[in-house]
Amino acid sequence: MSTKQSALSNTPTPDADSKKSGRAADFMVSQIEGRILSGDLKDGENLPAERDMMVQYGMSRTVVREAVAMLASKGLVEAKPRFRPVVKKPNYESVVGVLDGIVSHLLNQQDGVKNLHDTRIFLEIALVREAALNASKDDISALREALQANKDAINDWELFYSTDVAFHAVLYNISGNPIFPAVHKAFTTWLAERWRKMPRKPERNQQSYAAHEAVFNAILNRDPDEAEAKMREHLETSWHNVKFTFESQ
Amino acid sequence: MSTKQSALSNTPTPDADSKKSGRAADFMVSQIEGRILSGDLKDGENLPAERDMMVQYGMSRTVVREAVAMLASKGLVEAKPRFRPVVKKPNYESVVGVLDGIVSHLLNQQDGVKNLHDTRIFLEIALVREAALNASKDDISALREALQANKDAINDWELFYSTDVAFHAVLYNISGNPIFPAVHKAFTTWLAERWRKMPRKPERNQQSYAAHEAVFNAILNRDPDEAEAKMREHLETSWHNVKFTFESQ
DNA sequence: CTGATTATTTGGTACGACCAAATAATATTG
DNA sequence: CAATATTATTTGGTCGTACCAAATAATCAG
Repeated sequence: MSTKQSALSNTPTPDADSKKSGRAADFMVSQIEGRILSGDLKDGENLPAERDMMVQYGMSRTVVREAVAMLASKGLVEAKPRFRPVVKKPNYESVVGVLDGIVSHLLNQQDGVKNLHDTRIFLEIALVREAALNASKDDISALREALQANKDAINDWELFYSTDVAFHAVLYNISGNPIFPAVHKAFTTWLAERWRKMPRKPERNQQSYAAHEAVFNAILNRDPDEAEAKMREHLETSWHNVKFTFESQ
Repeated sequence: MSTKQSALSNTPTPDADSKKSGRAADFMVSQIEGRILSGDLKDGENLPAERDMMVQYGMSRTVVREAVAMLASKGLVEAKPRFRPVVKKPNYESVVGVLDGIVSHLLNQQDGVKNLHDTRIFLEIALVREAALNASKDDISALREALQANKDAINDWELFYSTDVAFHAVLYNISGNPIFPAVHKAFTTWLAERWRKMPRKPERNQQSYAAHEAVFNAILNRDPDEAEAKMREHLETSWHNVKFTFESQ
């Protein structure tokens, strides 16, 4: 199809098929969305160059760029500065990226960090209760391994941090619901910078590890109340440290 | 200031003040962001027309439009088809709007709705436990009123639905953490259409109300285990209905 | 073959123009 | 004069061309 359209009309493809009701960009977005979801465009693949897409879809570069921006804001493609947009099949983790912009504002509001951390405490307490009641043998093993790794890293600040995160991550995995790991990623992403700037006192690691161990033992003993209590104590201590770091700067 | 700049340079405001490092659109976004957060641009107010902003910021319409699109994708402004962009000070509820695009895809994936509903069950169980242990007198009152409203609406399908949602909403409010009501809004927004299309059997309302009453009584008796059990039963029944509606279409 | 020079590609930006729909302003008519 | 029809004006959406800057590819000089 030549589609050598004249410059008379501003509707670029009067020959076009479907009933593109609204804006041209919306139409193009839905087209590409469809091709992503149908698997025609696979994850990791990249979209054509903007100048190619404008002939493909018979639209101006303006529209193409707007469409790509919309897809990016939906998390369906990743538009890096100088490269072709990369297709990202939506998953639960992508949510974190999409939210990043607005959450950064919310965190700077009054009690922003506190609200998020309170939510984390609330969730993790519920998670350990669930774990104490329903953790499988495999879950227990995973927990035990994570705990051991945490113990071994007790003198290495960076490593301890990552094993700490990993230990908590196991709790988020137990349910098998993929939403929870994504939530965990969100918490770590948005709270990490606050944790990082905490003063590095060695006894902190000792204290954290002991708490992890206590939580683990409670789960092992199938004691949800004890697990809850230990986790609450652990996380509230953590919060006090974060808060202290904040206020004293 | 006339700023009748020549067409020689493509940098529109060489006179410009700050160190606009990256893309022009990014700079403009951060400018407006600042004015929103500082209160200079109040919530509900609308931005100038695009053609005004381009002279205000000394940038082309292309950039202005891109900046507005970026702000919209961050949930800081609401850009309706034919009107000026409306400033929206970011709050926890806006998150729902920002996520809407991607979540609709996730819900259509394998187990998408189930995962979301499982999360809801998990959260609400934790909430009723918390309520049973810590609900204040005011919380109990609010719960009682919501329960009564629910009872009164038992023969009106639409009204029952809204009072049902309202009853659960009270649970999300108890903590005082503004994140929870936002989460509740998210659940209702994304699960509502599934609920709506459920067959309208009158005995369903009876059943739901009875469950609400049981949960309320457990909270009143400060019995977290009982509250949890009743809530779990209630929500799993609800899930089975949703699932049934799905599979049989 | 290596290193320097020169296209080519590609996203970012700028203008200027036109459309379509809505609104405001004005003119026309009963 | 009021009601209606007509004509600007405003405003977001789209188009097309042109240029920049950085990166990559291709080519040429030594």
